[in-house]
Amino acid sequence: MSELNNRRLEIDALRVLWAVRNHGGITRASEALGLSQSAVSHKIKRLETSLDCDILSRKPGASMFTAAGEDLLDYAERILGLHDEALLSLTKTAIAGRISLGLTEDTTCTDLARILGRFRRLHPQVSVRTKVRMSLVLRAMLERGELDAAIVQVFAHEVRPTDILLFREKLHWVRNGDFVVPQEGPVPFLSFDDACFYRTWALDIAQDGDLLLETVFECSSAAGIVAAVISGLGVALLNERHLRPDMVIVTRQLPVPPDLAYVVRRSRKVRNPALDTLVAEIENEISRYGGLTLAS
Amino acid sequence: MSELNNRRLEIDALRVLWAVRNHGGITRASEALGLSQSAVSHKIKRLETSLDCDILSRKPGASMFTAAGEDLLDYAERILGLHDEALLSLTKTAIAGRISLGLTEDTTCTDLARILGRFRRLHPQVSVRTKVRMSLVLRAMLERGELDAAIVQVFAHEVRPTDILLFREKLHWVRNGDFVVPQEGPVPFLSFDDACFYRTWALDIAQDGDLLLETVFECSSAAGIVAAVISGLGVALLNERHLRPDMVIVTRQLPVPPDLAYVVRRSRKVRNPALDTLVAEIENEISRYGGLTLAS
DNA sequence: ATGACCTGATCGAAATTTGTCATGTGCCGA
DNA sequence: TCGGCACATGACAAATTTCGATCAGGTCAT
Repeated sequence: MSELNNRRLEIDALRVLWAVRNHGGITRASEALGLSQSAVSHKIKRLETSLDCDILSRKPGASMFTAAGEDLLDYAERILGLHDEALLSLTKTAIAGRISLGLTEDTTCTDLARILGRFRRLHPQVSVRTKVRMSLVLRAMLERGELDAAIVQVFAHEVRPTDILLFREKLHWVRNGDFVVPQEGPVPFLSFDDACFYRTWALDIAQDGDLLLETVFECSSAAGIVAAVISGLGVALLNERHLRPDMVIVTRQLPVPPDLAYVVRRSRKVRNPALDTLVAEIENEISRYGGLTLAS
Repeated sequence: MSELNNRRLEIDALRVLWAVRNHGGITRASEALGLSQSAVSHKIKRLETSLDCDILSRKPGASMFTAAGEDLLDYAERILGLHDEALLSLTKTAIAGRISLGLTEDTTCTDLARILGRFRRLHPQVSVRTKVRMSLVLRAMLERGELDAAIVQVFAHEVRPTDILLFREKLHWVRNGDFVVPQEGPVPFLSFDDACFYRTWALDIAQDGDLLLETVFECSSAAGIVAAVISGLGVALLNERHLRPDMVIVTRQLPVPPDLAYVVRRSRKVRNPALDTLVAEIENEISRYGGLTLAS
C-alpha cells in the first residue's frame, strides 16, 4: 500500500528533520524529541523511501543534508511554523495588555525571535515593548520592576526554581592561536563591560586564586570581543556559539568557567495575563522540541 | 499516552477536513478521498479529541463548521498548499519552455488557478500564456494549433479518451420564479453567445422536437446571463454553480440537458515537456482529492 | 595498529494508530 | 410513522510506529 505515488509528508517527520538539523545529528535530535534513536532513524528512512530520494547525505565530511534535504528543510520550517501557529490560534483567547520584555543580545537571533513574531501576529491587542541590554542590567531592571520579564543569562548553578530554562551553553576561555598566556604577570583580559557578569566572576576567582587579570579591552557587543580575541589582544570568556575555528580554548592556567543557562525570569509583579500566555507559548515550544535552539 | 498536551495536526487530517468542506459533507468527502465514511468520521473525531475542541458543529441548519473549524480550515489550506508544493519541488527537474493555455471563464476561479500559480512559482523558466475564451472558441483554437492545451467544457458524452476529466456538472434550464414559460409560441432564450455550445445543442434539440426558441438576449459572461434570468427575461441554460436560490429549474416543456464535463484537452502538437509536467501536476491533484472542486 | 567510543543502521517484538465492517442514532420528507 | 440519508460508534483487523538490542563504520588518543 505504500505506493510511491502515495507521497505525503507528515508533520512529525518534518519536525524530526528539523530537530536533526538544529541539534546536529540523529542521536541528539532523538534526545531532544524524547524518542529513541532508532525511531528517529526510522522516521527519516521512511521519509526517504516514500519520497524516493535521499535526504541525509551520510557522507562523512560533507554537509549532513543532501540538496533535496536542504530544500525540504526549507519547506519543513514554513510548514511547521504554520502548524504551530494554527495550534496556538485554536486556544487563543483574545488577550490584550502590555508586556515589557528584556532580551540579551545573544537571544535576539534565536527561536525567541520567531516566537515573539508569532505572538504579535496572534495577539495584536498586546503591545510588546522590547529592550536589549546585558544580563546584569536586565536583572537589575527586573528587580526595580521596570520589566515584566526578561530572557537573561545566568550561571547554571544560579538558576532559580521559578526560572524557565531555555537552553544551556558552555563558557570558555579563548585566545588566538598565536597568543601566549603569560606565565607570570597579569593576563590581558577582554571584557564585555562593567556590567558583564562573566567579568565579575573572573575577577572574583582571580582574587581567590593566584591570578592577576588586567582588563585591556572593553566592548559591550560580542562582535567586538570576537574581533579582539582574533587580533590576539588577550583572553576572553566567550560562550560556545561565538567560538571560531581560529580560536583556541584555554584550559590550563585559568580556572574552569561555570556553565551558562539562558532563562526566562519574571518580575515579581502582579498578574499579567498577556505575559502568562507568552510564557506558556515559550514553554510549549520548549517541551515540543526539548529546548530551544541557538541558531535561528 | 495520547495526552491532551501532545497536540499536533496531521497532514492527513487536514486534508480530510478540507475535503469535507469542499465536497460538502463527510460521506461525499470519503468518496472523493477513497476512504470509508467511518474512517473520515473517525479522523475528524480524533482531531477534535486531540485538540479538545469541536470542529464540526453537527447542528442542522447551521454551518457545518464551528468557528474553530473555520479557523483551522484556513490554516489547513495554507499548510496543504505548502505541503503539496514541497512535494512537487522535490521532483522538479528544471524545465523550461512555453505553454499556451486556454481556459473558460468558469475555470478561472477554481483549483486550477491555484495549480497554475504554483506551477509558475516552481518553474519560473516556463512561460505560461493564458487565454480565456468560450469553450467552442478554445476547441477551434486547439484544432488550429494556437493553443497547447485548454480546459474546456464539453458534454459528458463527448469526453474523449485522451481528455483529462476534471469534474462533472449538471446543466439546467432555469427561469425566474415569476417567469412563466409560454405554452405556445417561441420560448425566450437567454444565450451566452453565438459560440456557446449550450445554445447549439438547444437549437438543435428544438428543431428535432416541437419547440421554438427565440434568442432574446446574448451576453458572453455568466454574470450577464444570471442577471437576465433574475430579471425574468426568459429561460437560460446554466450550470449548477450559477444557480441562485431565487431561480427555478424548469423540468417540463423543455428537453433534459446533458451533463457537462470539464476536461483538459491537449492539442495534437509535438512533445512539450513543460506541458507534460503541468498536466501531470493537475492529474496528481485530481488523484489526491478525487477530482477538483469548483469553489476556490 | 589498536581499542575505546560515538553515531547511525537494522532487526524482531511490542505498542499504538488507523481503517473497515456492522450497526446505531437522529433528522427530514412522504 | 416509515424509509432514507448522513453521521456516530464499537469491535476488530491491518498497518504503522516505537523500542531495545545489536551491529557496522568511523574517529580519536594512545
